[in-house]
Amino acid sequence: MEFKAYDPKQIEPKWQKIWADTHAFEALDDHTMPKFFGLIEFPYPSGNGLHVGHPRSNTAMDIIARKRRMQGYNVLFPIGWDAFGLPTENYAIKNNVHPAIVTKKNVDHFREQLQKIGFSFDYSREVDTTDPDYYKWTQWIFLKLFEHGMVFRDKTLVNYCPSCKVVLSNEDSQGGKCDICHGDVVQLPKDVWYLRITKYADKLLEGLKSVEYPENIAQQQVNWIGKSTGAFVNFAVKGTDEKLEIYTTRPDTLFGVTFMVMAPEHPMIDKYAERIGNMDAIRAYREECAKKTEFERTQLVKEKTGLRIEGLSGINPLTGKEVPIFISDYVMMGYGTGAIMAVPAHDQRDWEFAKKFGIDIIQVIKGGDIEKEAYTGDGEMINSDFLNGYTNKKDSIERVLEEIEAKGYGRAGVQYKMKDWAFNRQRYWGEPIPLIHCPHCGVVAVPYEELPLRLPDVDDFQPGTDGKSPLAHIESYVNCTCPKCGAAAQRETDTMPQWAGSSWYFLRYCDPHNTEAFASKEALDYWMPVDWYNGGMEHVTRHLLYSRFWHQFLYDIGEVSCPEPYMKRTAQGLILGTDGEKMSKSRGNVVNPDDIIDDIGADAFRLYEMFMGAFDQAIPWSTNGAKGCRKFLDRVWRLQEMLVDSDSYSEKLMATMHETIKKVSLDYEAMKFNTAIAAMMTLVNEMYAIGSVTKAELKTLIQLLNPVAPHITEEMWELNGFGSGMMRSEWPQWDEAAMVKSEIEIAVQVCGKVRGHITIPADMTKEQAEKELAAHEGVQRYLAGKNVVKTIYVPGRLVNFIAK
RNA sequence: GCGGAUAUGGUGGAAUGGCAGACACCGGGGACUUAAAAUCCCCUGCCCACAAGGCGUGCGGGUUCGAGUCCCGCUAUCCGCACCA
Repeated sequence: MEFKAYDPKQIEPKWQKIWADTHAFEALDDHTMPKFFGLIEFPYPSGNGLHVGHPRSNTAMDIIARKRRMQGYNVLFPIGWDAFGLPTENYAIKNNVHPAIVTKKNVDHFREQLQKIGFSFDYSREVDTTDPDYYKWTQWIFLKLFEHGMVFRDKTLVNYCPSCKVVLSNEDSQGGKCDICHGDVVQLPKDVWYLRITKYADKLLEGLKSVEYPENIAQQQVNWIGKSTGAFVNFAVKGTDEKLEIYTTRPDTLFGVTFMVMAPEHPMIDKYAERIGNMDAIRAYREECAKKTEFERTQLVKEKTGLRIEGLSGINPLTGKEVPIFISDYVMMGYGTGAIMAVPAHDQRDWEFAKKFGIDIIQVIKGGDIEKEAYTGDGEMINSDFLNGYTNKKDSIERVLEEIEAKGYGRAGVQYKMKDWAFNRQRYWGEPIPLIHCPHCGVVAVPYEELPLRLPDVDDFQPGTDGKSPLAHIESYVNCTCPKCGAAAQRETDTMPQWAGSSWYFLRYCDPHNTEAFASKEALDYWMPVDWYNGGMEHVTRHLLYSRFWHQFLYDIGEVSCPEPYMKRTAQGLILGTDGEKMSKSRGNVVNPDDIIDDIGADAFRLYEMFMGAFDQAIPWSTNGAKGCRKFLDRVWRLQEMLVDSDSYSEKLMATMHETIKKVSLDYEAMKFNTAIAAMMTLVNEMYAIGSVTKAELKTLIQLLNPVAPHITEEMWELNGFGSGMMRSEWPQWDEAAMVKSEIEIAVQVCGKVRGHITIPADMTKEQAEKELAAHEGVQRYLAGKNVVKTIYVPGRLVNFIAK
């Protein structure tokens, strides 16, 4: 039989069409089957299209999904579009096209690119966050949050990006840089809608114990939530009825307090402005602080600044001693109570401040040299009244809390670094926030039956210079009647942040066309939770926390029946440019998958994406490496020229076949795709060495390879008449017994150094090995004139003679 | 500063405490060819003319019959957080 050369350009479109025409990858309605819900982060359809980094995650999950189908699972492997967002809106403004049109164009381009790679997505369940039928339910969930007191409005300093003209969450403005345009962020006072994610801080921490996340991902979430345990303590303010509340994690050092510090924004300063002697200087200092960028405040200025607040001093509740109060920007208004008790002997920041301002330093824990730096270690308590003599931090904290609580000076408490989620943006291209401001009733929810609250059509998407959303300028949108009292009212004109639509999309996949609910209870009960979610490390602290928060909330109000949305989370490493740098348009190192596929085919592209290195590590792209993978597929194809008509594995390959099945099966599960592929390459090399391959061997090989290279294997399956429906053919089984070899080669070591190799019966015992191998002439040479004092025999691996 | 990761040939990378460098890329040689491409075969960590041997997994110690792997102490790079009281 003559075989044509391997031609992916012919094979790949052929199978992609067959899969689409036969709806091959649509999830089945049969809810009695075991299910598998595999999820990848739905893409933001940017105008740039895909680069070779994007498909890495998809390919990995596609391999798992395809393997699961062959293992008899009902697989849900969906795709959708996270399509709201600034880049689209900015493009729309610049080119004067409606963002919906831009979005549609980009989505079509993305879909086409993905289809060319041959992912087994269920395209019948596509979701699009900008579709009113979708964002109807985003708004619905928001209203549920509102109804349950999880939404509140506050006037605070917010992170504002002057370039994007938009308020950013803390998460979106890390390091004082805008996450979208990377410009400097400034702090502005503004009315902001918040979601009370902090109420779920403990649940978010607790939930991590019931899911399978890798250590580094779980740890990042733990750090982000930033729970600390400590105490709130009230210091009386001398000459007033006021208590100044502070938060500390070290109440055991209360006897070492020599001063207190308030954040520049602390409200008590204004309240007592009249009794503060140096209010002018304080005002000047506050202005100075406000002018500093976040960058200066956190990165550069480690030198402590501040000044004494004259006329205000605190009273240490335990000692009754008076301590001065300072203002300084090393204390943040946004954490704890915005004021601290300073213990310079045992906190380095307080120590630096005390040195600079000549404040007393009282040591209360023995150890270190507090002349040189603060001592933060453990030790015996001194100068601390009833705490003296305690040597264990835990015990002394317990003891002092007892005292504080008994006397009403304060209480034990916890703090989180995580802040509530700033939830509004002054932009057009987002979900309208379904709230109405009524002069009589206050903030009123848009009635559920009026959802979706559609984005009005406008011509001008430009945000106003007044910091308001473009929607604020559309009177027909803004003006409405209050659903409660019927009075003339105004709509909220801000929209939701991009994270909203992605916080629940996996739920919609379960039942994407439902018009009565975001998904039916039955569909949710069957499909949820997501069994395996793969995505990028960059979404670990934001998207992953936000979506867990929404899901936990929906669980608490009885809308979903599992407390955690994702059972297992994994993350891929970045694919870097050939220069080892992150791929970006500006660096000019972007590799386009279309070009690669055109050159070597989608299967070789997929194969290389998975073969290039450890899945969770960042790796530079190498087009030569990719070509090597094409070479491997050519070799697999040409195996057809050495085919022997036999329904069993040949004796020579028996053990290798079973070993390969085992290795590939287990490595896929562990996302060790590179070694799985290496094992298949080894197998193919052996087939070439033997010079022939049986039908059974070929069948197994292409089944193992199918999840990675689906087109070529489907074609070979058909050519060789292996039957219909390769994608649901039974995944190969391995047999441990078949791997056992009668003879094996082991290493012979003398004093731990390898001195040769010997082939022995595989079942040789230690006693036999000691006797027979020591007598072997190759071994004798190294043992000459020495006594063997000990023999270590590791069956199947080595024998080690310890000789003197 | 805190948290996490990484460090192995010219390159990407393999290796339940048990033969370091699997599998590839690059490079070299050979076969086939009028020639080239493709393909097939061989070589390819370093030192050494060869053999024998020695040296080799960022650095310094340790545990062990045996360490890339475990322990202690460093260094470098990357990622995340960061004056979090």
